Amino acid sequence: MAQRKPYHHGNLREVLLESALQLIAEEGPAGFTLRELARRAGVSHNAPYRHFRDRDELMAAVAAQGFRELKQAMLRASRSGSDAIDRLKRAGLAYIRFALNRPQHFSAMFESPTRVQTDYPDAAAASEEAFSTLVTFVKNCQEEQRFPAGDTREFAMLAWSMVHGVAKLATTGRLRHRSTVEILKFAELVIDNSLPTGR
Amino acid sequence: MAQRKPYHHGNLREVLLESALQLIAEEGPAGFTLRELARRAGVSHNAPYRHFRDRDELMAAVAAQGFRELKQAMLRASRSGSDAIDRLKRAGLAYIRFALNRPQHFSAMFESPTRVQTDYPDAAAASEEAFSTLVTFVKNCQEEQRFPAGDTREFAMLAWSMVHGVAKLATTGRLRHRSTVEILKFAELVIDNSLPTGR
DNA sequence: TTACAATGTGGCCATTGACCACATTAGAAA
DNA sequence: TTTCTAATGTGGTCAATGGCCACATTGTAA
Repeated sequence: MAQRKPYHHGNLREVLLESALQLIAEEGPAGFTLRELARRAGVSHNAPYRHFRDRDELMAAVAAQGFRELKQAMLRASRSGSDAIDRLKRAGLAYIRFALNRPQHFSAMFESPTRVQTDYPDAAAASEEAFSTLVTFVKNCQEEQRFPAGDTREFAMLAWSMVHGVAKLATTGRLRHRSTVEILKFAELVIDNSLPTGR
Repeated sequence: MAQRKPYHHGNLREVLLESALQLIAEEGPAGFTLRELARRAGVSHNAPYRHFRDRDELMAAVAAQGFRELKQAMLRASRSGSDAIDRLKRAGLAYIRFALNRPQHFSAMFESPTRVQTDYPDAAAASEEAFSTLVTFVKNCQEEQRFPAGDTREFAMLAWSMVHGVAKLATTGRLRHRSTVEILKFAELVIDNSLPTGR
């Protein structure tokens, strides 16, 4: 179950995951093939099947890793926040920054069919954990009386929708080819505009 | 250039586009193949190449058609609005309703690689037109003094990000398997929360 | 030392996208 | 009406892919 040290290659599993990211980066999520992965790792076209049941499972593993990194990025960014609202905002910006810096991961996480999420418990758990992190930030805002009371998850989904929309449009090149800095500035506008400060 | 009436089959081009939607609906955007399309249309595996240069071009055609329908849906929905803000809001809800009712189109429009958008002028134009429609709604809000003055396109992108985020999360099954009605209610919450009524 | 299970290999097959040369037929030109 | 050309559809073919098989290799534990 857990990845023990590989025997012949060294650490095929990790190398495959890394190569997958590179390939996705180079040719998009559709342009990553198991055989090309094997080629880059210098193993036969069948070796990957010892570590992943099929292509989808490898994709799910990439997505799971992405969700874990996303969670860490949000936690890290929030630490420098002055209050709950500021921490939530910084986490949101970190979400978008993650999407911009790791578009490969981001597309693997969200462009794969729905059932990949449900069929692979690891990916589903990582996804849920990332969302829970967001829920916690929102709850803190409510506890500090900066947010109206009410369904915490509902507010969290609202916040999620915001940043996800910006991230998706940005990573698919729909926000007028801008620089990362400009996009993050725009993201700040979006976040500030939708925080219920005046409610 | 323009699709004239097909000779042998009858109207292969249209049938292919329809079948593509069905296939995308059944097995996701990745599970649609030119050969399966041909099979369903009862023609040889090569016939589609007379109407589309390759798989991507067919995909782009599906996307273009989707953008046109999206535009129409927004215009239709906005008609019953009482003022500019209300019309914008109804257009936004129509956007999300479109994504929920036509997930096949929606994924074809936004899950394909960026270059598909730029390489196929028809799809790019349809996309731009849909966005322009949104810009017009925002501009009307500004003219009615319901929105602060400023960069109209910036506000339009903000509105777009909002509804796109909800639509994307909803169609990828991340908003807790809800009914369409519940999702639209949530969408209303999101939209109301971010309209700059209090600014 | 031996046995076993984890890991990697080559062979194989159906499917796919894409190209080719060739057949058919609609519709303009005669 | 007949002819001819270009649009449309067909079968053949190729390389690449995902996935399965039996078999080979090797770390590790008995």
